[in-house]
Amino acid sequence: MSKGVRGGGRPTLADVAARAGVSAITASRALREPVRVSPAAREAVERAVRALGYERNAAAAMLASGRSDIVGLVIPSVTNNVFADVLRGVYDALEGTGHPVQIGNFRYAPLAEERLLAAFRAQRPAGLIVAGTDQSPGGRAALAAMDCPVVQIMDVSDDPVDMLVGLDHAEGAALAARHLAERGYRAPGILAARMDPRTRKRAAGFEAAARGFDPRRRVTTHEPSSVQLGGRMLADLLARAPETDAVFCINDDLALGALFEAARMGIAVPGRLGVAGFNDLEYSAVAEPALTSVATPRLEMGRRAAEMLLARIGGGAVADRRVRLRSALRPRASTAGRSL
Amino acid sequence: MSKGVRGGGRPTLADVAARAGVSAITASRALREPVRVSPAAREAVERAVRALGYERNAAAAMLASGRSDIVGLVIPSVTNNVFADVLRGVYDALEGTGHPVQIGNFRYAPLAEERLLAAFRAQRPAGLIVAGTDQSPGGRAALAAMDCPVVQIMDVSDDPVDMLVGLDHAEGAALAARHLAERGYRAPGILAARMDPRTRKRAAGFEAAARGFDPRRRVTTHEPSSVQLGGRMLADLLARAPETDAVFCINDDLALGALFEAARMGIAVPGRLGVAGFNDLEYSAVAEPALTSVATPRLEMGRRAAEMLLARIGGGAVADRRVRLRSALRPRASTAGRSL
DNA sequence: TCGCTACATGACAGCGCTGTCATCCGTCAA
DNA sequence: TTGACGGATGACAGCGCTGTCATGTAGCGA
Repeated sequence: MSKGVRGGGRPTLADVAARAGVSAITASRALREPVRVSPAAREAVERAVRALGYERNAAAAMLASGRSDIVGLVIPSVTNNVFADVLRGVYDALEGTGHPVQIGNFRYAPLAEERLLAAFRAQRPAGLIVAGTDQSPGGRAALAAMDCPVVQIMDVSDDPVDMLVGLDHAEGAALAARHLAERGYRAPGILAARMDPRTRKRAAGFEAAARGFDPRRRVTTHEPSSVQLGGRMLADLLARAPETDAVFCINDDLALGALFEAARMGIAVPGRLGVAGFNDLEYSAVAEPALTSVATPRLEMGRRAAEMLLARIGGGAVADRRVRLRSALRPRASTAGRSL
Repeated sequence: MSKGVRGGGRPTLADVAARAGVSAITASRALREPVRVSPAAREAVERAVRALGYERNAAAAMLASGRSDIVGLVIPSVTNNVFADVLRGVYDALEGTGHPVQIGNFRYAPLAEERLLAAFRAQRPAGLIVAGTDQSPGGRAALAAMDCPVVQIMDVSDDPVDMLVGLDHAEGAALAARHLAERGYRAPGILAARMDPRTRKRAAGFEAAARGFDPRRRVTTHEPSSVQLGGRMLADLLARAPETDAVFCINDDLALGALFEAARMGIAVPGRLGVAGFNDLEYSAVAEPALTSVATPRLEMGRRAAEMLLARIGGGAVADRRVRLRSALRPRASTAGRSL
């Protein structure tokens, strides 16, 4: 068998142990559970590790213990700003804990999600964070059978598989709906793209809470959201329902596109048209006019989820297995009110 | 030892082999190198795999063979749009190949990068994609000692560690500089944030190629780029050098911020101020005014890098180990020319 | 002084797979 | 008919680590 190594092979734990004058087990313990080893042994092992440049063989550890350190993250998109922030939160919490993060990207395809979960299962991850609470039955079964703590994120649910750090999208969208009404907009419309479950909930939440909503002022598509798409959809909406005096976009990219399109068409925002978005991305506060949006705690969601995993991996109990984070309206110039 | 498994343990390759009526080795070969096994045996193994729901134990395979299937991706940021696109390209190419992607995020910290590389080394990855050609000496040594194909991306270099798919940032920025001059802008300035090596090259490339550049019109910061920052920096620039009639921003986020700020200040773009960005993000083409930018083939860079890895992992040779991708100017309304 | 507990340490085996080498069988040329 | 050959298959051992259980040692009260 090849050693798979240039230059004589990497040092093994046995080498470390020999050099430290202890047994392999003690060396192993010194690295994993230092408190269970005498200070002298611990120090000798640490010295040997440094001297030899020892690196633990994750595969061997995984095989022997039946678990890996990997934290899996299953998300529908890696290019979406929203998940980028979640991801950062996860990395923040996992930094320095020795848990590598492995990202599975299923591109909004339920089958791909099931395949991914199977792949993760084979890795015996230490924990799993999955976006959404709307897994297919197969996906849900795979999650339930997973031999590790699991946190579902992004959405709320009545029966999470294990733990949950979510957000009520309908409630957040309702905030925007009420805000538009308060500011005197009487004929609100909605732009919704990429109809995933969370998008749908936002749309439904908005429509239910909006005063004077008319389904004629609803423009939807399954295309993924983009700034460009926001512009096209606004043009559509205004062509179909010229009386529209405000528009809620199910995310800020669409809203930014709507803002640009309004400028192109010479439509005054907020005087003739109010525009509100969702997520409160970085640019929203500094757009011109500044974009009203519903802020979502994405970073915190990722961080909390990772922290809950860590607690459970460490053997602890998690007091609150279902965390519902709150979204908050950020009223800005783009919905300052009609000027007619 | 615990089996680490609920409900009776996962089936092993031995179980599959027994059910298929062959030896474990034959089963292993049937799954990894089907051509070297008789059709009958192959089919029997495949049937047994399906019947038992067998999943290969990656850890055991890794331990026995000394390699894993993991493709590592080492990038400085997971929230940056630019890397998001690269990432998507990588996933595109790796889809269905059975190579999981593991992302290491070093937050622009050289020490963290070295730690990451050490961690990857311990995983015996099948291949590695790393952003940048400017690793610290330690990082570079770690890469050279890596027992797998390595592709450096994002930047060009005279001596890549192994393979390279890069982009000449100075050249791209020079495109913008010449374009501004052609459009009649005579007093160009520059906004540069997050001074990483690629940012620096863009800035230097722009300044070298710009006609009439004056260092007084250079605003830099180490803060990470953001739309908000772009606005602040433009305000700075104009306060310090009111004669500035065009500004090159080292990325589109800064440029978008500059666009918003100009609108806020009542400065006409492009008549009084030309604005150009870099990367040509999705929103740039549909901003109002549409933003001139230098398009960079981020998706392709990720895809090509992953494809080169796959070729080498498959034992093939890679004809062109150094790929230099081209950037292209996208002239748009934001630099249509002065109106004075 | 003895025996008990608590802690530190070690021997052993085995996790599930794959590399090496040996064996087997059928086919073909001599 | 024989021997050589190549493709298919299998036995074996071991990758490096950790769980289990056994052993050794110090410290303490009785």
